[in-house]
Amino acid sequence: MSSYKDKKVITIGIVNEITGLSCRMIRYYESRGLIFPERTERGTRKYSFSDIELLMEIANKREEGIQTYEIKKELQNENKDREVRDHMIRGQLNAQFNLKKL
Amino acid sequence: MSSYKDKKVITIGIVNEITGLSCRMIRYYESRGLIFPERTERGTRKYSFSDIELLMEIANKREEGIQTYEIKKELQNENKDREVRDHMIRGQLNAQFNLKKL
DNA sequence: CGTGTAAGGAATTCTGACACG
DNA sequence: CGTGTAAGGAATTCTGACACG
Repeated sequence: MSSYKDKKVITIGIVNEITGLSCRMIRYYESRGLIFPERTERGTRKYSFSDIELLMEIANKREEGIQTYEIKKELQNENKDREVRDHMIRGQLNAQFNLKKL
Repeated sequence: MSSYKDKKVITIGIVNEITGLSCRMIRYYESRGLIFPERTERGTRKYSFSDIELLMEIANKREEGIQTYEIKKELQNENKDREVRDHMIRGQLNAQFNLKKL
């Protein structure tokens, strides 16, 4: 779908510039399972624009005092919601398709 | 228009990984006026996905033996073509708009 | 002209740890 | 728990130059 948005090509220094989050924080959120950067051959972390957006969301929730563990659960629920929605849309499309076949 | 595609956030090492062009070549094409990366505060070059696509085009033309100066002219013509096309489209839209006013 | 490379320095990134709270 | 920081090493990037053709 989104070819540029999800490509992991941005180093941590640039992510720090864009989000304002310290490298320490960015790496910590990774260790807590909130984000999943890729690595270059020699181990340098690479992030996508999606990761950056996610980090901004995380930063907002942290400002509200929400702990990383809670944030992780919220993110998982968001994904579940998306799956449910997609599943329903697919179900409706199939229903329409089946009606046409009648 | 394209928010991610044109954002300059990719370091030269990643561009090298993606395009296969050596850092030397990438910097040389810049010195010849074919690409225009931005810089971080301390001088590290930053490229966009558009720059990467442009570099692939340049690489193709170089393989055909076309010199950088010629490539530069071709790129400028492409931009001119685009401008002309955009101008014409705008002209047609205006013409239709004016017709409706009659 | 276009590209490789060695050179020297500066800035980046990485990990594991101590600190505070 | 979440974040800062100093530590030491490894990898990156930068520039200007010499080389070949």
